[in-house]
Amino acid sequence: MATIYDVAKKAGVSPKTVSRVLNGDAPVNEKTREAVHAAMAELNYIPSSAARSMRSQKSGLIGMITGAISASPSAAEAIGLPEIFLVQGVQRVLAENGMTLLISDTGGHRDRVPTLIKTLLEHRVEGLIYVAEWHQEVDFAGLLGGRHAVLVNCFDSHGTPSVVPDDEGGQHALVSALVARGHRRIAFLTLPESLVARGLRLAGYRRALGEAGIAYDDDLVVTAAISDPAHEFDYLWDALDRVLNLDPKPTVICCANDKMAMRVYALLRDRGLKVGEDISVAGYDDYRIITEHIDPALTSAELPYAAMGMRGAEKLMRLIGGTTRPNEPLKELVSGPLAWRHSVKDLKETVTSFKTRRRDL
Amino acid sequence: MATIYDVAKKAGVSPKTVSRVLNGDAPVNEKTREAVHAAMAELNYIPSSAARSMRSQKSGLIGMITGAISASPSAAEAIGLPEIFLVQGVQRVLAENGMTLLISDTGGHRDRVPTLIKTLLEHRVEGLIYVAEWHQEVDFAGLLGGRHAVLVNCFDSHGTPSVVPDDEGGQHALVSALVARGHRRIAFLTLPESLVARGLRLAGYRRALGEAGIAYDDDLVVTAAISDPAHEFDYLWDALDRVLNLDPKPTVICCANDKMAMRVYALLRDRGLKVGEDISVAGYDDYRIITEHIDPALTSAELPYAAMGMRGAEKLMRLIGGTTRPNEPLKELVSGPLAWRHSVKDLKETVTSFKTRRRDL
DNA sequence: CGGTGTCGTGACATCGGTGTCATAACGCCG
DNA sequence: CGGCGTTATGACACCGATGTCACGACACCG
Repeated sequence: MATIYDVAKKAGVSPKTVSRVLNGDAPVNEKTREAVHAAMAELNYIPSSAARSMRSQKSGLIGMITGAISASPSAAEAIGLPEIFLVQGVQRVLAENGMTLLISDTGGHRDRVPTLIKTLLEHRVEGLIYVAEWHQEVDFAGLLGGRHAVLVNCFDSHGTPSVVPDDEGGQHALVSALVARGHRRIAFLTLPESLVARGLRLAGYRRALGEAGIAYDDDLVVTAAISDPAHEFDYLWDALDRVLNLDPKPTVICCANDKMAMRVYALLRDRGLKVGEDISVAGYDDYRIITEHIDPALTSAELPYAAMGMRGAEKLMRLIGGTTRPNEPLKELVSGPLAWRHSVKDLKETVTSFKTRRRDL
Repeated sequence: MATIYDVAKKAGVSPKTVSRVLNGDAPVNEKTREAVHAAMAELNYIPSSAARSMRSQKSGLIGMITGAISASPSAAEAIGLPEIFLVQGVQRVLAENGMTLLISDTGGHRDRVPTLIKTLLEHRVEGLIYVAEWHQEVDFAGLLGGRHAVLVNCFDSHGTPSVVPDDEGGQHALVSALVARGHRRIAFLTLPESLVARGLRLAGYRRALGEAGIAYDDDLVVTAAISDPAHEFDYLWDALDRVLNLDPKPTVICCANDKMAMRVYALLRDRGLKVGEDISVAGYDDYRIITEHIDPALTSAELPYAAMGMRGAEKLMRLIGGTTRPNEPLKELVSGPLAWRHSVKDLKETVTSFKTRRRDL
């Protein structure tokens, strides 16, 4: 590799002058500049960021630690996938700020995190982003080596800045929209009790009902997913059966996520019920490969991964730049849009044209 | 940050001795070593890889360029997603080799690649991995700055080492398995003609038929997907209609991918056909979030993303280490397993138990 | 007991940039 | 015409590691 000395010699100037041309931090004579540029082009010169960062103490690197990329080796399909949009969001913001992303992956082993952080610190990352596989509380304070850090899709109790999805708001928006279409008996098949998202979504559900003056009915809310990915939906049939046997029946089934909704479609079909006509279904996550291609297309609340990534990266940039806004919240809630599709019937619409529906798909 | 000099001073030795303790490249007295370790721990010392790589000319970094992470900004759902497993595979191998992954993303803009490569070269990556969004031919020779590089999910005509999916083999295995279950009229709804994978899969389809002594019937093969993601499946209804009206009818529909199969499920249901009983369906990709949760579960050929990532990274490690195997192929084909599920009926089985099917789901 | 080899250690240069300071040429002001 | 500010450039040290070489202390050999 050519060095700045090679360029200097070829252009007949001092290395420092080449440096000035590179960084534009001091005036350089037009002719000199051209000579330097020519020399750089000819030698195919690319400055070494290692050398530069040694002197300037700035690496231009941001480290990201995640288990979101490598789903756990055993449960390959369990987690993962849409979280990639999160990486994308982070990447986009960093690129705009001239930063490069260093990625480390836990491979599903949380206990590797200290080692990974150490590697990132060796590269003198200017900031760290930890991304969790799902909305949860974590505890890494102390490991961070004093670096600026942001938690994404998770939070801690040590005051580390974080960015989390607005689960409460998302479920609230979804249920409110259902109510607006005339639904009043809204079943809710929830996530396992251990998950943070479950509590928040349930709160959103209750708030939406409350605002509409609908009494909360405990029978309509059933835990339908199990934490163990191998048995995730083992109780789904039973959970659905319970809410369908209620009197009065629910007119819509809110599912904890789109995968569950996909299963519910099949179970409802087995019972002779047509989704979107005899009964409505809504999901969560807006995992488009499901929601847009299933029939009928699934109404869902988007879990805003890309936006969380961007918000997290922006927050980190502000931390590093010392431009944190005066009243910037420590924990940022990120909302996602509602994707309204044909799986939910509008009970206030007088006529439903079957033909229209099918063609829209 | 503490430096090696700080540690040396605190331990009462020379920096070089600290270096020796760190790298274990020369004998150090037991007591000295302990003193150094104590000093490092106390100062929370983490060596600077920038300084180290300057001296040793080794960065310990591998650069990856991809559009697979950021699906194109417009067609958010079009590409992407499972390709993340590819990143996972790469990561895993690199971690085993003590390398760190630098990720750059095109954000869907192919013309950013030169800039991204330049950034990676500034960080003196020891090797480059280019990952394409789908199996295709590319042309980056010349941009690579003489660095070791491997193309994944793509190839070029300049002799750059590459790793690609065995599309021909995958489709061949799938169709052979169908034939083994007694299917002889096998419809094939294919990808757009422009795609490399289409030709390969078609070849695999034909080879499987040939081996079984089944004549190739042009009418059974219909292009059913369009390149424009906004209109991807606009012709699907028509394509399916054509093959279903053939005489004799096909007993199984091979779809170009799982998304298409999902659509086909709905279209078949509209026609009153029960998938897995009246007619069989197979997909491609084995995108598990679809294949395992749809009803009936979808038979599919896996597009082995994780394996491709690992193979690509391993190839790169061998290139860098100069341990390329004597007869190592320039272009490696990666095969994936067949995921056999209930969407395909076994025509050689006398009785099909409906109850069993449903419970298995 | 002198020669040779291994162990244990440090001085010093070096990797490729950039910060600091010095210097020279030039134009402008009073 | 002397003093001063600006422009343009270079000499030199330094960032934090490691490679090279040298040196002293022993142990072992003949």
